[in-house]
Amino acid sequence: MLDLSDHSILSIRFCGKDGTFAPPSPIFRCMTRARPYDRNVALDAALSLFWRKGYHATSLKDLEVALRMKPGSIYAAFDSKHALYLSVLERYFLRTRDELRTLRDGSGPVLKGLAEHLRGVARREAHDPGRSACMLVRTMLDATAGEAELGARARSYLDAIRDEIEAAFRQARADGELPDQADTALLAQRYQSNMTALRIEAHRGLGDAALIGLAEQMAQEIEALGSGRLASPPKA
Amino acid sequence: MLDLSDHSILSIRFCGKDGTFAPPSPIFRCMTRARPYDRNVALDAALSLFWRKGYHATSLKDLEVALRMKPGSIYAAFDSKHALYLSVLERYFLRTRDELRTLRDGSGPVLKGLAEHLRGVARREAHDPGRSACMLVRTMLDATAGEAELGARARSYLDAIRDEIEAAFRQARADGELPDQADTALLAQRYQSNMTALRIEAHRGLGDAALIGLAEQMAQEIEALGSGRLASPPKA
DNA sequence: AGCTGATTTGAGTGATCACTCAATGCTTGA
DNA sequence: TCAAGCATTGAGTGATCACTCAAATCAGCT
Repeated sequence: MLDLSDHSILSIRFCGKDGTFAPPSPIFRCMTRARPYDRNVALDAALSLFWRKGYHATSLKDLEVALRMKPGSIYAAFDSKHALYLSVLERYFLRTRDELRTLRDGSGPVLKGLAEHLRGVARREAHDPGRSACMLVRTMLDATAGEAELGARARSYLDAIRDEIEAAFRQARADGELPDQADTALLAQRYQSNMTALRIEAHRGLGDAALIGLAEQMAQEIEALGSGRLASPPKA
Repeated sequence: MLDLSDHSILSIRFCGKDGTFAPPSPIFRCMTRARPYDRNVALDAALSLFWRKGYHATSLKDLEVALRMKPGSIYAAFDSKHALYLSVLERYFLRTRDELRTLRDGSGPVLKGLAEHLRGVARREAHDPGRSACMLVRTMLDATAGEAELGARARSYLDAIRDEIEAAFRQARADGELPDQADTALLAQRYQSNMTALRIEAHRGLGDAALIGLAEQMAQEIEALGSGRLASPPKA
């Protein structure tokens, strides 16, 4: 009983299989069947949206616009809003972790790299009009009892990042940048706390100079570890 | 056309006008018309709920249960979910501010009080099974563009708290606990950042010992300010 | 051209959202 | 004892939620 008699306008969209929504090109090489969207592009769009609005405040309507996909396609590709968020969160985590890994794999001294990382985040956020705190922290704070899995996932990713930071401190110690008795676990925990606080201050809208100054203070505390005197925490 | 014939049980609730839900006392002094709920009790219930679940994830249904009020009563008393949240947020802010004020008004040295405050928060959170980060921070992170007022309010409360902290540092300086050149604005900002980070770590579920250790580290940094050497931040 | 099967579509699903209001019930003053 | 007046009630409002599925679309093959 579907009556199409009054459908005078049908929507027309062109989708290149690389995910760009360009008008159709005559050169269409198709193997099995190309997807008219690119999974990575879609995930990046979802990441940006979820990061900005949070899980609860982001509706399927928002996602449809951001991903340029209809609900059916979204569900075919990502199963559910919840599953999509988990995919996005993993993507965010992997990027953050890789960014930290380059600090260890880089050529310069690791301690200096950790300090510079703090300065770099502050500088980047200072110039970003859409400042936003760490997505893992946001997810953790936002996850309710009903979405325990989200919270647990965010926590485990945060733990993995802490481990990555500790690995960097351990390498610094092995390289002789830190005294042998340096407590790398404690240093990593404090470093991560500082980074969390720094990014929340960025989200808060702290003035550029103050933000960079805060990072500078934290960075110098890291660098001071190398000079020996503060390498181990104060005694209780 | 209301048929009550099959209502064999009617709910019975007794509400003292002080908000306690005690059985009716023969001594009911009523001036104009006693409210069967106490605004403060209701606000506390809403505070607990909103703090735990966040603004978006808390539904009117949740509030009806927590406040023991029907939707009509909630709207008569608080206008809207949004307005209720603002009232609750102010309540939270005032408590936090007052707690800080007692540090200044107390008898002991202010610097020691600030350090003890960090230790106290860590100890309190360590024993609280329902650990939760600062509600102002949560609100700020949760507020979307569509609820700009919520975010702005949270930010201004955070600013007010920073001012309160700075006032404490200024008093410490006036009392001779800090050197004259101590930068109280910078100290306050860092103190608040540390507190934010500490409470997020609590929310994260950091082990009790680690949480208390983190606070101890922060507290000793504050106390070290009094010994002169670290009173001003490292030079850039 | 026409068939085939993978893919996209978008109107529609029931549930739940924040919120309303006519009706009810209780307290008070007469 | 009762009328008046207001706080409380809770079923109901339209909107929006996450999500579904039959139909349309399109590339590749014959």
